[in-house]
Amino acid sequence: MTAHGEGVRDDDGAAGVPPGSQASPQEIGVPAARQRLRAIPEAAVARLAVYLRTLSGLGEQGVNTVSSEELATAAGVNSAKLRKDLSYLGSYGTRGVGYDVDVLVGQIEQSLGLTRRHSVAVVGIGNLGHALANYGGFPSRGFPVSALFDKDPDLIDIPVGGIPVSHLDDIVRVCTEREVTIGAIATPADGAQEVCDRLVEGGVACILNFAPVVLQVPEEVEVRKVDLAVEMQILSFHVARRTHDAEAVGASGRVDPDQVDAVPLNGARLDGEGMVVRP
Amino acid sequence: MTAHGEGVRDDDGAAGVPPGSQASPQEIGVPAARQRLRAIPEAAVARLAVYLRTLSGLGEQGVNTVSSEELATAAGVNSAKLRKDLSYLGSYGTRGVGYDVDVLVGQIEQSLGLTRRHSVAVVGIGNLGHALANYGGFPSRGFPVSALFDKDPDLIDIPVGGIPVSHLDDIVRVCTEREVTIGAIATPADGAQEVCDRLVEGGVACILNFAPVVLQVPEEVEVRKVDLAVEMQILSFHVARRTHDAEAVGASGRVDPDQVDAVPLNGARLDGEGMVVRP
DNA sequence: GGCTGTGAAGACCTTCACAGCC
DNA sequence: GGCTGTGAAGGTCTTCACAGCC
Repeated sequence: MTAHGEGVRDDDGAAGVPPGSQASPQEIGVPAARQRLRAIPEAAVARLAVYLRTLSGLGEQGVNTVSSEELATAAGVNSAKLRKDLSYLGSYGTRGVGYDVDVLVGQIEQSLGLTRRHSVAVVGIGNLGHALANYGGFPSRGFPVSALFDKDPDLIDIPVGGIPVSHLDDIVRVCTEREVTIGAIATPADGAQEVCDRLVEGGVACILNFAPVVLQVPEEVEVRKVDLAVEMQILSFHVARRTHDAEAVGASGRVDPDQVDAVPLNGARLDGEGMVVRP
Repeated sequence: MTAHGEGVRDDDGAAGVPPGSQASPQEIGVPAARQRLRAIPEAAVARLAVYLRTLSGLGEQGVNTVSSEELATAAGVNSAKLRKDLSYLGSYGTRGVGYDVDVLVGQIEQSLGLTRRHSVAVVGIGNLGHALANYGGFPSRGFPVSALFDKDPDLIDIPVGGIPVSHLDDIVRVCTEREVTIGAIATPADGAQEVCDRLVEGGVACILNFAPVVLQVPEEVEVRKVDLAVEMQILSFHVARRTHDAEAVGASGRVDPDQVDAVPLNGARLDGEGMVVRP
């Protein structure tokens, strides 16, 4: 989302913190923890997850203390941004010294809500669904995949990554039973909205959508979209920009500037197929 | 993504357009096309790709003309933003009428550099690599996957999606020969940097990185990162925020505000394994 | 001396609201 | 009347730069 963007969100302004709450640091009766939680900017949240991984790596290497400069370099951001991000959590550094790795890991985990387990359901057991079901990073850190769904009868009851696949018709029941909080949609585009509706009906509040569609959801449901075609096209844009730059440098003013206006490659359309392709 | 989405980018300020170039609309000798290309904000580029898909869908349904309101709804943004985004391309709408679907498709394709083919290499042929190699959305729209790599001897020369897998050692040669412009890294974290270095050596200018590492690249290389663990953690944050809100509404001030401070779930670390897991 | 935490400044993005055109 | 294109206003995020603490 990378930044990168990142990603394509649509907060619709609701994310804005009321001016008052930031001006008066701590009203009586309203705990600082909650204030803090709401105050962390979206962009910072994404980076905190990256810092967390970097810190975990450092911790395993036996590093106890890290400066903002070191951590920033390792995480690929600049140090001012890192310090600002960490300041949203509170003041857990020591001036002249740096941050204690374990303390910081604990604080970030708490802020991201990682002190709670989040059962994950994966819908669409194609290649991508397999990749998600087997992804080692999830279960090892509080994201156990606890339900799988597909509509293909041949897949039902076959275990993938240790969990048997259920039918799409059972989404509501199974998600409710297993208290699924996060749903990953890895189906083709045409089934995605219906799958999404069932997940929501089954009590799933957060959805990670790999299908190339814009999902319609009630406003209390959070959707994040991972769209590979979009990522490729963004990269394509940068190739084009670079090419222009190179031309400009190589022979400034000489090269036909409008060569880009050449006829389109072909009339094929991209939208269609979604991610799930079974060999 | 999403204002969230954003994805995690790291332009490091270099993307900032020098104040002068925007003030003076069109210097002599510098064609408008290039000015436009550089001027499109990153955030708008990501959305243009979404509009493109939406428009393609409309085109297939036989729709010839669309208003900003209609297209915005279908793409999940508000109409002012959409019009602003489209205005970066030039003025291709008709007041009182709307936009011609085909014209708009053509203009967006041109701006995103989709009038040129981009050969794609996929490195790491695990579940995710398979998903990428078979992804229908790529070849159908100017992103032919033309090279696959893995280090597992058992996979070498086996065709996946019609293309035989090559060894990591051949990345430089094969990418050069096949003029690969985009590389997708779907390896575990520990091999990713080396793979990246070889891709760059093989002339690849844009990299889509699925491995949970921050890649070091020369500044002329563009990297976009897709990090599933980070996406999950961002969703986790929103679950936590929602839970807090619900408590605040349900029994304002009564519920123990620091229940979040409970001990961390376990000491497991997330970083490690990367995406590629073979059953 | 070294490093954190943070106001203030600046860049960037979104939204508003309306002039201009069909 | 309807809709686009766009200055201007308003937010949000990033960067700067330095006070404050060890």
